[in-house]
Amino acid sequence: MDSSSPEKISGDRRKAVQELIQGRELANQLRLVLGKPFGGVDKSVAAEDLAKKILGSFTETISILNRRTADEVSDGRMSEDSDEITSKTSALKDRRGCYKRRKTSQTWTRITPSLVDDGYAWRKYGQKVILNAKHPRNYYRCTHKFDQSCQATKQVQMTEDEPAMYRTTYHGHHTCKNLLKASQIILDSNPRDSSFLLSFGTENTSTKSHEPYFQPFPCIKQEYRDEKPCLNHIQSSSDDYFVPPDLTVFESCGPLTGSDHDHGDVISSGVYSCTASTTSLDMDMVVGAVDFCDVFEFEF
DNA sequence: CGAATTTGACCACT
DNA sequence: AGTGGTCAAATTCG
Repeated sequence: MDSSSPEKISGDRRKAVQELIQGRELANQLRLVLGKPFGGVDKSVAAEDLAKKILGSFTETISILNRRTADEVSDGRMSEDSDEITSKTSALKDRRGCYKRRKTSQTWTRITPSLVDDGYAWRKYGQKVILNAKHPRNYYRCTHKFDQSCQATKQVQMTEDEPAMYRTTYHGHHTCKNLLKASQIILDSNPRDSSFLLSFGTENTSTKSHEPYFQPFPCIKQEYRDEKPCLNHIQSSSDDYFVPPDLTVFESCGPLTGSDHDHGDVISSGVYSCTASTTSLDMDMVVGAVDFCDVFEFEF
């Protein structure tokens, strides 16, 4: 297969240019932010966020250019005019080169009895019948994938359990700024049973990330967001999280699955259950995930 | 009419 | 070669 076809090179070049333009705009924003005489925490948070995005743009550009170079080397040639006019007719259905290599990004999975809202805007981009599974798997990406280079994705699939549960697997984390603060848990078919499972881990345990990792509560589409209680607002040292007020019992319900148990009392990965209740209990819960981000302390 | 979803095709990965 | 993830044209929705 000719992986460095004109169509691919042209597409890669366009992507690389887009990434660089975006990086330049972000750098300008960063300059403006840093130019402000005051700003305190907001200023440093905004600056860090912009820096992260700029780095992301550069990383993506390098990745695109590296890919192209590797292709050219493997083909034993170095194309001069890579942006030649492409064959419009064949390009219509020819998507060679338009797919990104799958990343071995960190993932975490949540199983819920109903579709719930994690406060982010998702766009469905695919659905797939999975072998030996009764229900198809749905693929979502962040709505701000293109305007804010947010790489977060998730997959949602109904399990074959009885009653049916929804398994949501998150890939990557949000870098966009459009967290809908009215985040809520919504119950669709089974409003009395709102227990859920949350587990998290990495696909590649040999590498560690220090990126924000823990996203307590999930998502559904806007049309589901009506009949919900307001959520408690919990502040961690790095970000804001929303927790449903009804959640009163957290307990470990499975063996820890992470590989970092030997780091003192750090719990880097585990399985917890959370049961909804209408009564309020005095209870503390501490989840440590220091290897990935901050320590979260939920107090009810 | 723009945004979101559906769906078949393409491609990466094993 | 089989399977699952992503793309993008077509279609639907608001």
